[in-house]
Amino acid sequence: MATLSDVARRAGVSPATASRVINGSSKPVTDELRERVLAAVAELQYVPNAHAQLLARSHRSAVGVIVHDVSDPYFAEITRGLQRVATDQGRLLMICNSYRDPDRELEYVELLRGHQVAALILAGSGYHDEAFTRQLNEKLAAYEATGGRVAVIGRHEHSGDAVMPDNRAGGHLAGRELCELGHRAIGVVAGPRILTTTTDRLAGLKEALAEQGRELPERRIRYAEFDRDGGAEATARLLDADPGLTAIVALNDSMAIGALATLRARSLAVPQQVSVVGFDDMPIARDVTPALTTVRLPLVDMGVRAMSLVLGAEAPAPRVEVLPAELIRRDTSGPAPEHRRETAGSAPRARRADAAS
Amino acid sequence: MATLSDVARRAGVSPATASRVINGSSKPVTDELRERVLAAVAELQYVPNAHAQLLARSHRSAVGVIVHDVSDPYFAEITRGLQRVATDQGRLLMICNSYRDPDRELEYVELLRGHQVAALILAGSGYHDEAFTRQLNEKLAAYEATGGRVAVIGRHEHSGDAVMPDNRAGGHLAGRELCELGHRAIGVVAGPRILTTTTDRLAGLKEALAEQGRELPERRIRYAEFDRDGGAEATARLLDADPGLTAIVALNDSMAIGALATLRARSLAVPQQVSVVGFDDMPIARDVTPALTTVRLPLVDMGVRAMSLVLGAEAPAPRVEVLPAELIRRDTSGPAPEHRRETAGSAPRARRADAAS
DNA sequence: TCCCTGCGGGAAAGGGCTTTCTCTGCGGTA
DNA sequence: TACCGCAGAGAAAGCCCTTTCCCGCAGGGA
Repeated sequence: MATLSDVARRAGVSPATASRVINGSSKPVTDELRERVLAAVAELQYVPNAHAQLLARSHRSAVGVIVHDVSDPYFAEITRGLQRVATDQGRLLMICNSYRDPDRELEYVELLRGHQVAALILAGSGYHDEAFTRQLNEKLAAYEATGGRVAVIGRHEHSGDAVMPDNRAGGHLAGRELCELGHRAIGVVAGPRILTTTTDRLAGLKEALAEQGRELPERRIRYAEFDRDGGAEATARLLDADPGLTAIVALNDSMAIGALATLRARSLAVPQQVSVVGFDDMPIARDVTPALTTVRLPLVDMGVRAMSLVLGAEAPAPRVEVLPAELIRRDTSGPAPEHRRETAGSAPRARRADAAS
Repeated sequence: MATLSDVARRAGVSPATASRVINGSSKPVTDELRERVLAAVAELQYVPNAHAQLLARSHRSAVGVIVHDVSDPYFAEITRGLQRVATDQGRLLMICNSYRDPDRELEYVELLRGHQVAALILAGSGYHDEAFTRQLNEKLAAYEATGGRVAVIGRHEHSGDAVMPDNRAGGHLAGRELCELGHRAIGVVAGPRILTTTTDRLAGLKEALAEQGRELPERRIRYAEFDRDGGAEATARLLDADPGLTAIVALNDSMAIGALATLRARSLAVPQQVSVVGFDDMPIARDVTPALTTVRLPLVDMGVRAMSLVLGAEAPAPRVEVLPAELIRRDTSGPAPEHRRETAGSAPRARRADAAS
């Protein structure tokens, strides 16, 4: 690989001058030398060694991001928001997938710290795991002590800046909607128990039911992986145990899609026999058939805000931005079967018009 | 940030010894010193500066990857394959999204070169753009001249190692299937004209029709963005121009999903009135309703092979691995309406059993 | 007793770049 | 004419590590 001094030698100047030309330094260089340097760069196909540059400038610019999985639409949307702000500010993003493995998360904090990132953003559910949380906080604190900025998205455990989707309120919305539609036998397809997102959404749901004087027994909840197959499997278990269910809440849209697959395989009509409500409103939700009723979270905005927090001015006190959830009614939810008669006279709810572009 | 010499000082050893302990060097260090160093590391929360390390070891290990968009399922799957091999070999991946912008692609080649990656993988369609292709090849050649390894996935333009999905054969499969089902009025929802993937798939399709003595007139093709909204929009234009279409081939699954949305919005029954065939077989294809008939590409395997090529032994001649496409029959394709009568007696094709987990 | 060997440790030389500091030579002022 | 100031270029000091080379010392063989 050609180095800066190769370029300098070829241009007949000192490395200092070459560096100044290449980086557009404020220090003036005569046009003649400038051209000689640029010519040498082109001839040698010179590209500066990024590591050497990063080492020499003490200036840290990149931002580290740890998510569960960028290819999961939930994180893809968040990442889109992060990118937008980062690109505007000329920051490079280093994105790491933890695949929901706490140890890997810890490793990535170190890795990114080692790469001298200016800030660190952790997105995705926290864990009910004291030991892990303590370890993570120690690492983050150490990082912050050296001037690093940290923000989390959707995690309680960190004491600094945070962007929090209102999972609990979202769960509440889903619960209330189904209650109002007359559902009494509601099953829940939940993500892993150890995730705070699962328990938060579940708590809101329980709260909504409690307000109607009902409760959500543990046998009506099935925990599985937060993905399509987990949803399909949990739904099957739920139906096996309790064939009389008239509604299913899936704690994210991927699971909801799995739930729909299982219902279809069992020839249960949605929403006539069983209603389904998802969570997150990922883009595909409007394209499944029937289109998925779900709780929308402002995912892109969450990313935008987190990045803004971390790149903006430092605040004296930690800032927590809570972003509201919103119920999106589509076609997988309807009145409970025993209520169908009463409501049959009224026109079916119009389908949302977003199916065609 | 604590540095290695801070650690050394605190442990009362030289930086050399500290380095040896931290990196598990083969050179022996007495247990006493080793412990002192490890204690100092823990106390100072020391993390080595990755840039300094990378600079000091001349050894290059990371691999650079340029894709159009990791969150697009097509690339997500490929990336999964890349990751698998890379992780096995302890390589770090640097993944960059070009968002189908040729200039950005060029920039990323430089960026990754600057980051001293050991190899470079470009995935995703090439462009019909001489100037760009030449520039890209120059940059890649310069990189290879300094010992870098390069492989491309699904691109013709590069002369080195390549993994090529058989797009043409895939297009042929889709065309033949529809012909055999009796379709004559076939419309195509195509991606951008400038992408070689679009023209390859289209060429196969035309070839299949030609074998039946038919042709695919340009008015039956609509070019749009390679995503859901592009598919919805192109389908609408296609139907407006030619309401008698009985089949639509979408050149990727995202577009197919958009096509289904438009058909649904226009109350055209799939597959009774219009058949739809997609391309790629992304995971969601089996979960839309009706489940999508599509041409499967071995995406994960493509990633695995590309990474293996690039990390394996260097070959004297460029290797090109062509991976076959396969038709996956699901529920969006059926006999053309005018043929329905003839085939009505036969049992409907069984649905694939993959809907439930 | 002397020399050689080998082990454990440190000194120091990079690795490629940025940036401060220093130097030269010129034009302008007193 | 002597001096000052400044523009433009280079020398050199880092940035933080890794790794080679070298040194001192203890043990073993002659």
